[in-house]
Amino acid sequence: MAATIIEVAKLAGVSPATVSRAFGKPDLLSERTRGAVLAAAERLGYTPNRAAKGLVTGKTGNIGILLPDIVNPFYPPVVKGATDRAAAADLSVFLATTELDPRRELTVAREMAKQVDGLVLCATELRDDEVAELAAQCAVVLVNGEKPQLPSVVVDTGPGMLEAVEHLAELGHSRFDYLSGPATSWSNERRMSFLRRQADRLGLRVEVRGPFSPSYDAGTVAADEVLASGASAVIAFDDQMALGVLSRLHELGIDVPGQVSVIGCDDVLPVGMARPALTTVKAPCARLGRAAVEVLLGGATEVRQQSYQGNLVIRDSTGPAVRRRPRGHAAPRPA
Amino acid sequence: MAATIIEVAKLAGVSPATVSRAFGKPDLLSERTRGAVLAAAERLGYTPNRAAKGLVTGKTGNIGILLPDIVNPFYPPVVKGATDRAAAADLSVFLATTELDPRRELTVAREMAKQVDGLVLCATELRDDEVAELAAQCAVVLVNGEKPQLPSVVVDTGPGMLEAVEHLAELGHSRFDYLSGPATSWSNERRMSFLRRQADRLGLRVEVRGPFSPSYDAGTVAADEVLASGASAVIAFDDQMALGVLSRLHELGIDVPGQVSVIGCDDVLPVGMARPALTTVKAPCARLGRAAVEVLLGGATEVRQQSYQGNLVIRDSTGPAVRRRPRGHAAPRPA
DNA sequence: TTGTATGCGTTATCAA
DNA sequence: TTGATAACGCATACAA
Repeated sequence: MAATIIEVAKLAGVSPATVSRAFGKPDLLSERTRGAVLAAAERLGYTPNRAAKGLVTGKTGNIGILLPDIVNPFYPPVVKGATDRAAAADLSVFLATTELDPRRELTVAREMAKQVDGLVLCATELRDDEVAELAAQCAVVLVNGEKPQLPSVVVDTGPGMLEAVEHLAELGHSRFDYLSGPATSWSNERRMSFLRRQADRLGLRVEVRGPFSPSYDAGTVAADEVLASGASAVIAFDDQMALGVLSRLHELGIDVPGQVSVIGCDDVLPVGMARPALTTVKAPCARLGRAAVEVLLGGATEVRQQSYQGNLVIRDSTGPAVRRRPRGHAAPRPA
Repeated sequence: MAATIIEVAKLAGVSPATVSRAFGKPDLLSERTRGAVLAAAERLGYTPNRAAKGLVTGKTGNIGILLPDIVNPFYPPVVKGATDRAAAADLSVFLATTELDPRRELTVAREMAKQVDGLVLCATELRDDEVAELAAQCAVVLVNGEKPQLPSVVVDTGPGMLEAVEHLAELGHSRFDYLSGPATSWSNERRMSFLRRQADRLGLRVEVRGPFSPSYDAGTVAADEVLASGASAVIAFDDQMALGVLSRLHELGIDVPGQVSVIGCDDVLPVGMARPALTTVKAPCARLGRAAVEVLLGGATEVRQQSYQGNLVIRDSTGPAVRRRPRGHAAPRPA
């Protein structure tokens, strides 16, 4: 159906090799022949077949992006950043999701690795050796992850988390809960350790609850735990969870931020529309995707890790601390 | 780097053709040789090269999905539906976005068409002849679109819109505004004509404003127009716009639904968290994606159009009508 | 049931 | 500056 290099060659009165050069190495051709070839190609609607080209060159012109769940609002901006950058470099992009199943992730990743020049692994749950196996087949870059010998692009939650804890301290909170994301999550791990360090430094007490799945529903469940714990503030792994918390607290008639302060993470949903508008730590998602592809383009050998800083966006879900007592306890708790 | 059919053949002591058959047509082989081949392949970490296979079979094992903007929350569920179904059929999926640029859409679509067996075109702005050109190269299915001779999968906004208008009528509204989406949008066109018909039938008056881009920001602008028009209710093209409207009205101190009722479309964001919770017409996005891929798998020749029905989800942003006067007018308007 | 030979569309090597 | 030819990794028609 589609025209091949041969038909174009025939029409232009040149050899197939010349047609190939007209597209691949135009400077090697005289202006005249190049013009003739391009005209013939145009008439036939010819464009090079990438698969065939890839077979001989060893480069596919494709990259792959593998992520846990495209419905998680964190990822669409990442994908956008990646596809935009890829398109600019004339790369096609494969997208696949792991559906949070590590076994499936390996299968899919292996399959992809054979068809692409580079692979973007987001929040991977693969083991070091599994990722190494993939890296032997094609360039690999990690997004929000870290593996020996491999380049990665991450959001640096440090500064944002610091701001968040300082914000709570200024509001007079002496302790808060952290709602943990998936246990296997590198981001969660980092966030947690940062939070602990900063809380220590500022003399606050943190308690970690969870792990929870990063979802609205998990947030509604977590809210009850927070209430029972008696914490006057809570930081959630992501905005979806934070929204769930808000929803449950509202349902229970708990005033936010009057009785409990809530902080989310990512600022990727229109959380300003929440009731109340959600204070959150913004993540530069689109940059992540763009940078990841750039690492792939650059051969992935220079910088080991690139990080992009998030920052606290203060809205209406955080306010001055009040002394509360845990739910279900009759006696007030000593401070 | 990666093992080929030849090396496996050597190791297994068979011909390359036999190795090929072990993967493609296992029943043609004796159990013994098949086992030997598979074992050898396993040892070498061999899996068939899809590009090479595609070159000879004419089937790539890939499908492509082309959509305006992955950050528009309508699309991630569609993509999820599509990738899930594709994965089940052992297809890889290319993703590309048009960034709402019709010229770019054609380029990208052409590029994709060469590398895939089937193409899912979402809300395409391509002309009939351009899509026909693509359809000559590979199977094509439209999502939320309609072209001569081509299969399509759409959300049937009819019933939902009917419910919405009935809902407004019951609440005593005698007129409402519709905030139009992009002028080129097939969905918008359908929605608008349905709304007009139902409004006529129920004796309400509609006024169409816009077109607007399907975004939060556009909604904030549109809100002022609605206010100036004096309508007591407004239906927005999508939830993002509706949230923008809500935000602007809140900023202006206009009570929703006390003074103005607001209805969105899609129910894809956690709009229940909006202030107030948004009444909206739910769209079955994930089904759309799944069905689209299924059409591609089925050869795309049976049913011309498949539609999935949305329905109204009533929350808190709609309420009884009050008589208002347009902003900036001194005199009350006659009913 | 298995092996041999050919071709898919392209680029790269070498010669002209 | 251009052409002929050999791969690239695989599936298939045909032969055995």
